[in-house]
Amino acid sequence: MEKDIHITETELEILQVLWEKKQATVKTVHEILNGKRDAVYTTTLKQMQVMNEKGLLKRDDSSRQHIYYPAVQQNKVQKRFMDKMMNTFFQGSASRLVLQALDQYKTSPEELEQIKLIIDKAKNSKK
Amino acid sequence: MEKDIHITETELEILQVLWEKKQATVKTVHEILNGKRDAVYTTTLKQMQVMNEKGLLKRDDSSRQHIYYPAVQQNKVQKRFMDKMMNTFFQGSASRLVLQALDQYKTSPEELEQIKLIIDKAKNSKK
DNA sequence: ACTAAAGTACGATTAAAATCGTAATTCCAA
DNA sequence: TTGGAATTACGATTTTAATCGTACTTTAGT
Repeated sequence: MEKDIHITETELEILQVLWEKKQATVKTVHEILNGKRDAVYTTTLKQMQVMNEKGLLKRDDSSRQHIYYPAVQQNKVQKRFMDKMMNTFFQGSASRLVLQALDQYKTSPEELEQIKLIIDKAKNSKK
Repeated sequence: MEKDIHITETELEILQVLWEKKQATVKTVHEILNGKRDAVYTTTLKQMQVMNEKGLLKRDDSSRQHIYYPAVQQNKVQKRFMDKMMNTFFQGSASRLVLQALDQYKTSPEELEQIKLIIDKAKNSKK
């Protein structure tokens, strides 16, 4: 399954689109990406083909417009990135990460409350 | 930080060492890195030279063994990576990030308490 | 059937990153 | 003072990623 396929920056952007939309044609992905970046259609196409070969995407090519799906779980990839982040910047300390996150992103009082609930839940499950 | 220098994976690893040690020779960095990866000495050397030119590192070459320093702040780089993470995986929601972090990393009750304190502090400063 | 359009396939090229070998330099110890 | 060990300099090569042009394929409309 997903051993240790290296995921590049642009691959991650494409995955991001597919995770959100569950599935999409090259055209759709390209249009969304083109809002931010600026690339030629066949570049996106090629990239998705490569990702398909690499095992990052699946596709249904039974009809004219191929339909692409993510073949890796967002969760798993997320974990990998989190791990790197944790090691590189936070010495594996969750509280440091949280401190940084709260500092860096404005968070509504409601959200802060919600986070406290999450923490309490974590504490209980620890017993 | 100076514009938008792209930082590659291995560059990040080298920075990581220098952030921690404040300064180091190529030899030192190489030895530490070689614990994990596996590369030839001159590769590390070259990499650090390139990083110096790119403005990621500074160095004191007044004596034989050049001494390298980080030229970018860990904080700033951290922020950039956090932003990407946030956008890619958490839709900019701090609580989702926290949820994930607590789920993914075992966190002691003491640390959880500490996080709650951080939150309260954030709440107050918001008023 | 024929053609235009909307796709996909795929190779070639460029760009960026990483690796490595070898030459040049500096310093120290004999 | 000389030779060798420890370094840095640097160019060449290899590897990986990204880009793009062009050819081929399929389909729908006429």
